[in-house]
Amino acid sequence: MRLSSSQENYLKAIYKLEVGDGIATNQSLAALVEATPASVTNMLRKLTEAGWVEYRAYQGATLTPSGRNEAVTLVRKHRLWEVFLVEKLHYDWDAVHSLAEELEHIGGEELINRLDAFLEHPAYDPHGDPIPNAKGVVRIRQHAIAASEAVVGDRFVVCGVKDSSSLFLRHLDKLSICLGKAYTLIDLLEFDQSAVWTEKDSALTSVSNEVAKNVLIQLTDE
Amino acid sequence: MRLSSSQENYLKAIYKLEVGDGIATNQSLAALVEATPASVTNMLRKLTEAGWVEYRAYQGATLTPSGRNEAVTLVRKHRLWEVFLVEKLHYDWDAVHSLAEELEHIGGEELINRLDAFLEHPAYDPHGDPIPNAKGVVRIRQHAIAASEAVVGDRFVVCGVKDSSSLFLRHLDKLSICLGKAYTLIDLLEFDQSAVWTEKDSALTSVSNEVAKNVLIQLTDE
DNA sequence: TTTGGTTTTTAGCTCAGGCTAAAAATTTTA
DNA sequence: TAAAATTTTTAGCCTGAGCTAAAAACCAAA
Repeated sequence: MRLSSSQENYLKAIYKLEVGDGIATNQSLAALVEATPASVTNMLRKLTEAGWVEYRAYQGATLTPSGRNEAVTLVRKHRLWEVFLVEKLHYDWDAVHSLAEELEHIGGEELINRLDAFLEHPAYDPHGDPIPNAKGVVRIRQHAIAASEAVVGDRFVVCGVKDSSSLFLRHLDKLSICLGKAYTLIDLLEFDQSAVWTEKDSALTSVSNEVAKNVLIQLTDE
Repeated sequence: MRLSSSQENYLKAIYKLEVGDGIATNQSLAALVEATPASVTNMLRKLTEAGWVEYRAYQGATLTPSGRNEAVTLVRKHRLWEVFLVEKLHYDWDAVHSLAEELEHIGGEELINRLDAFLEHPAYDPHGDPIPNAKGVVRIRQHAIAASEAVVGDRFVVCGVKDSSSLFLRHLDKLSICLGKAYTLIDLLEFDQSAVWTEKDSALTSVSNEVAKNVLIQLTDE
């Protein structure tokens, strides 16, 4: 039994919530799939009958093993298409989400494995999020912390973002912050928690706390 | 007003019929979009109201200029994705149709123009069919004739197929016939109209009339 | 030109996946 | 712990895109 695009979006949404907060409530799902809570109830009933979701009234939803499998594959498809769009078609990193959202519903395992091979098995997508492998194993990003956790003197490399909205990503572009860049935190201003970063002792970048909280970094040796 | 996948399929079907026989009857459309004639009537009414199709009851359908435009873009998308699947993902030429059928509904002009550039503006798809350019201009394949038209002594290059069903394409694979190969027609057997081709005086290939009728060739200088 | 066959249309139904409004269940707060 | 607030579910409706069966229109041949 093949899933519809809509059903796939529900599975992905439940997966996201499970990975994050823990519990997929009716309302949080409604927000993610952009539908009303009533529609969510409806769909959850169907997905439960079909064996993708575990769900009892008023209790929230969890994925069955096959549901989780499906969701991880979708994440894999989404992120591989994002790599394709950025690396091969030269899209900006803030412009690929919605296209990948469409592309991820196309075809099956074969297509995505061929795409994976064509892209030479990338480990991360353009926002630094890890790409699950063909077996559905998600490699965990090692030692990543929010940039807001760093203390003065820390050296680090930008390795991801928490917020991957177009708005935030374009803001990072304006600050010339991108994945892979190395910085040293040279000052933390008490007044507004904003930080001053320097890129190998050259240009200074002033980073608000709000931004720092949404940038993921890996600390590097002194 | 954005077209649904289903509506796009109708436009493509009408376009195909217009390019071929000339008239898109209710029944021929039904066959192409795999629906009943009743459903076709229904959809044609909607597409007419929306200005994509010209249509009066019992008279068959024709595309308006914007409908034709849309249809040509779809053909362009379809064929470019086929090139991508064969050249980059190494799919066999008989396996790409249905995937391209899904992919052609994704995204808009920008995506397809970027894909076109990435593929270096291919002129033909893997079956030898010409790819319309970004302005919707379809370059006509020059001097292509069916292989069944050739006479003994003719030298030619295979440049396309009339039937691009998986079954026929795999049959060509078995005969090692592929686009770009050069042959000489060395015999035509009166008994069953089958032909004998030779590839630069080496291997002989025996080609039934049924096959020759569906292979397109360009005659080359003696 | 009337009759029979084909094609198209109409009428009314189904299913997926939404929606709103109201009822029921749960949770929070006084 | 009872009342208030919130969340979830139910009930009933809508739209898109299909379907079948029957009616209407068209075509062709006697």
